[in-house]
Amino acid sequence: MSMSFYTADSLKAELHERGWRLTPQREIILDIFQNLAAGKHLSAEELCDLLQTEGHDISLSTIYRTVKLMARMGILRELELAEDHKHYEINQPHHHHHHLICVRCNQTIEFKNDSVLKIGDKTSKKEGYHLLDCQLTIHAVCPACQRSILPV
Amino acid sequence: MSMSFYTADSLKAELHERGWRLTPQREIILDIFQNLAAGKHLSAEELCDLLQTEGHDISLSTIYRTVKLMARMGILRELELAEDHKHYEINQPHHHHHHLICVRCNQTIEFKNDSVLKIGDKTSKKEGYHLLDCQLTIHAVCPACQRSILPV
DNA sequence: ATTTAAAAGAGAGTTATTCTCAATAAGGCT
DNA sequence: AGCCTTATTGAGAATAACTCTCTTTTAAAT
Ligand SMILES: [Mn+2]
Ligand SMILES: [Mn+2]
Ligand SMILES: [Zn+2]
Ligand SMILES: [Zn+2]
Repeated sequence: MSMSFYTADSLKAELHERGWRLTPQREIILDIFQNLAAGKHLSAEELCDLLQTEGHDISLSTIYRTVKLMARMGILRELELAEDHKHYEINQPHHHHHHLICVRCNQTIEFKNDSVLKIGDKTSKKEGYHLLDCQLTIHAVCPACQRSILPV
Repeated sequence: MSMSFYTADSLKAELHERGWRLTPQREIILDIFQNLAAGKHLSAEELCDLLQTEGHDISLSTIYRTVKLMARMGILRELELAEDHKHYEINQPHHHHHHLICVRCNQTIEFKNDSVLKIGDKTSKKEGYHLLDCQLTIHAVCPACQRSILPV
């Protein structure tokens, strides 16, 4: 979890470090995530739609490639909030938080807890791993779903 | 995270509570997970193979249905250890642990931490959620993969 | 300006997982 | 012990998220 806020220049620097390039597409996608309201999470499809409403036609292929790249760089967090597709959000230490998810309706609540990141730091350091992200995921059944008697 | 160890009878009881049935397939699959070596995680395909070597022909459909059912009941934990398929392990409070995963080679290290479950309990209780599972997942790059210069 | 290779776009391909539906069997009841 | 209801299984088809392939474009080093 290296940087906290990326400018076009700092993203460019990190990409160049690895022999990669800064493209308009990457810059635009990063910008979307940095300006996303707190608590919002985007799937690849949702990101594609949002880009289109803002007048940016970026192909789904590029979107999938970019979010994966940024997750592997530690810039985005990859979240398993739903059954069949991933969600992404920006990864910024000072907004570091966790997710409480209802396994039936997927309603998600974010919460903060300072000790979790400490545990992640300590554990990865101890094993010699380079930390990218550290997330506590709570799977549970929300009050509304507890009341309903639907299957599982 | 209700029970710690299931017998055929206690599984039957929990199923019947919801109008469901105890089948030989469910009993056998639960048995596999309860006797799995610590640190082992099974995908649906791996579980299918393992069942076959033990002389049990259970269809893939049933396997997928059963692990999902048991995860939603809180009996199994659903883990995202690899990119393209899920893994499962038994969910027992006294063996409660977490995972440090290399995002490049998927090597996984298990570790324990008592405070994490407390955070999960407190948070879900506060929101009125019924806790099923609570897992801290650390995404990182292992020492070996840090040395290699391969793409992402 | 030229060159080189990384990246984008379009669409085909892959595959884990789910769905459908006919056949089976769990468990309640008598 | 047999009957009945309906949850569950098994087989294979269907789905859809995601990846791959290949051509074209373009970032950026020289
Ligand atoms: Mn979030
Ligand atoms: Mn484990
Ligand atoms: Zn719910
Ligand atoms: Zn590795």
